[in-house]
Amino acid sequence: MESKRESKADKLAELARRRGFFWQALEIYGGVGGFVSFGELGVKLKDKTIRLWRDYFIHRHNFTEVDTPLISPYVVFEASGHVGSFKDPMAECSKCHKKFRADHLLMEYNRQISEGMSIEDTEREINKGDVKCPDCGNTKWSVRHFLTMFETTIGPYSESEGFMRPETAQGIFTEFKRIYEISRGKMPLGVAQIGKAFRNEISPRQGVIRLREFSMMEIELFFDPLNPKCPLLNQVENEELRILPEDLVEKGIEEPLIISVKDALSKGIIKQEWLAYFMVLSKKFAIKLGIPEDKQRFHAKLPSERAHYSAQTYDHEVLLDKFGWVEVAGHAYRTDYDLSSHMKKSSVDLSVSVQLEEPIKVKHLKMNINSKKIKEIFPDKFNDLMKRLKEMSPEDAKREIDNSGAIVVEGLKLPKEAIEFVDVEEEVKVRRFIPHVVEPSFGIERLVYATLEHAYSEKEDRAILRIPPYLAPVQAAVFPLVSKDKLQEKSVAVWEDLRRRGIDAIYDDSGSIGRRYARADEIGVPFAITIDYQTLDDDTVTIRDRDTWKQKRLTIKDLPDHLLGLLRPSDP
RNA sequence: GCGGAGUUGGUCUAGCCUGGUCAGGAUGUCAGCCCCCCAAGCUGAAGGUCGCGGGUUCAAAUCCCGCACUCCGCACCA
Repeated sequence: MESKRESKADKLAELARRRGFFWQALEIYGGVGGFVSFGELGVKLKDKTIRLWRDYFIHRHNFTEVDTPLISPYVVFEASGHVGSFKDPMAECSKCHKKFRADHLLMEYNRQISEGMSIEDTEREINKGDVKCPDCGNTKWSVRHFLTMFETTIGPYSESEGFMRPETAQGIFTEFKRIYEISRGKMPLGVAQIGKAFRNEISPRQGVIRLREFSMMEIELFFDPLNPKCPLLNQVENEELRILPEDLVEKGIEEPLIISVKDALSKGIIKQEWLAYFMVLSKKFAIKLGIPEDKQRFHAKLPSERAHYSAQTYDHEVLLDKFGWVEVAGHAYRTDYDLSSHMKKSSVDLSVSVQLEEPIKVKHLKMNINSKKIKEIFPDKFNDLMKRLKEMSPEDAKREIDNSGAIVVEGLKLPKEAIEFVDVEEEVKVRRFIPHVVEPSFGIERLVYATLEHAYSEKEDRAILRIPPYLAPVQAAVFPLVSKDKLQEKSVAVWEDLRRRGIDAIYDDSGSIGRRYARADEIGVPFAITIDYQTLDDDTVTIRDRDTWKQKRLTIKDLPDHLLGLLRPSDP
């Protein structure tokens, strides 16, 4: 086979372009890197992938789904930490024009760098003469920020700086308060979002694998850090995962550990039950897309390569022909990082409360303020004093009085008789906390690509996309065996009947029957229905299987239900 | 961003070195014939500002320059 010279990825890219799955966008302007357009088949495949994901990740858990803005103001990404960590100082060598991370260079020379160091300071620091260009040895640098978020402005006079979101997650965090309320205080609470995200990649090669504008499916699973158990874990604890934990990654080992969820949790390889649960679901979902288990693995991110918000992250990777192991999903334990950050920035309380099973008694100190006395001593200042006293913590007040026999408020000295301290025991029925978050996050285009690549096969020198029937963009094709003798008329009637039953069916009578089968195979149509001369006699048709090429004969009446049965995904 | 290679109908490609015939072929598409169960055959048709812009020349797909994009390395990838 001489055609083997061309890689599967190349042939698939050509097929995708020619038949209209997807192609590089803006071709009439020479194309712009990192942007693709989807044609009809791509749109359908994407749509069905999303539908399957919704079933796997949202509906079966009764999670909720939102759709939040793609653009948010500066402050959101300042709070989330993206402005800091997406804005890297790039140092450019003045001689060979190679670019490096300025902070990484300085670190190599053991120079002090501070978190929010300005461009000017960084430039001064790196130009002190000893920092050499790793490539040409030059010591003169110019430093600029490279921002991987797309910047924009908001408002008719560009009043406010904004960003295109680099992940959908922040929208869930900024809207958390209301979502939580709408969900009637449910905890754990799963919130999903499906939509576009934007990253201004430096060099977005690898076609659809690395895009500047792409689609994500994310869930933020909020839970009580004191009750971190995943109630669904028993369903998956005996499942095995192929994991590359941190210690193996550090040693550069590529062969994953095959370990049960139960063991991975007890050995601390996976730190959070929900994280483990979603990893299993993620694996099953990918299998459902047609990606075999041994072409999948979970790759731990080392602390240095983890996102700024993450306490533990596993990349769900699949093995692709040309690109090697590619991340299709990220499973991150984000703790309460995001909610806490937004809480601080916005000054809005984003904590939630739970009813305690049993009220607990909590002892604390209470101030009984003798208001009569205070009014007597400072009648003019009474209101101010009362206000200030109520803001004080009883412990601090008592300490001051115990030490000095009096307390100074608003510059006025109140005698100890003004306040009485009592120990009270109170029943507490609620506990407040900031929810922790586990986040599974999927890249749709990468999943679609991985699906196509694993579906791609060749038989007798023709391409066949063995896309699982429930994902196939076109589910059935109806052909008249020959284009005459009323066979066309009959075929059109069958086609219309299938469409009415909600089946994605096409009709084709152009060229020979073999050509039509080939055309259908190439876009992954799982079933082809052929109307022949026998149909005119007994109302039966043949149904031909894409993968086996075997044919079966059944009546037109039974056809729609039979097809619908074949098109339903079997359970997990 | 850097270095190297490339970009020709929908797709794949010849031609470029050594400027000059209507830019050739294959495949696909469409129409007709054929009536056939796995891209069969025959006839015909449509489809190309040779990536974009500029230059050299009487003449540029072909030579030169700039840009965009693609691929391979390097760097980057929260």
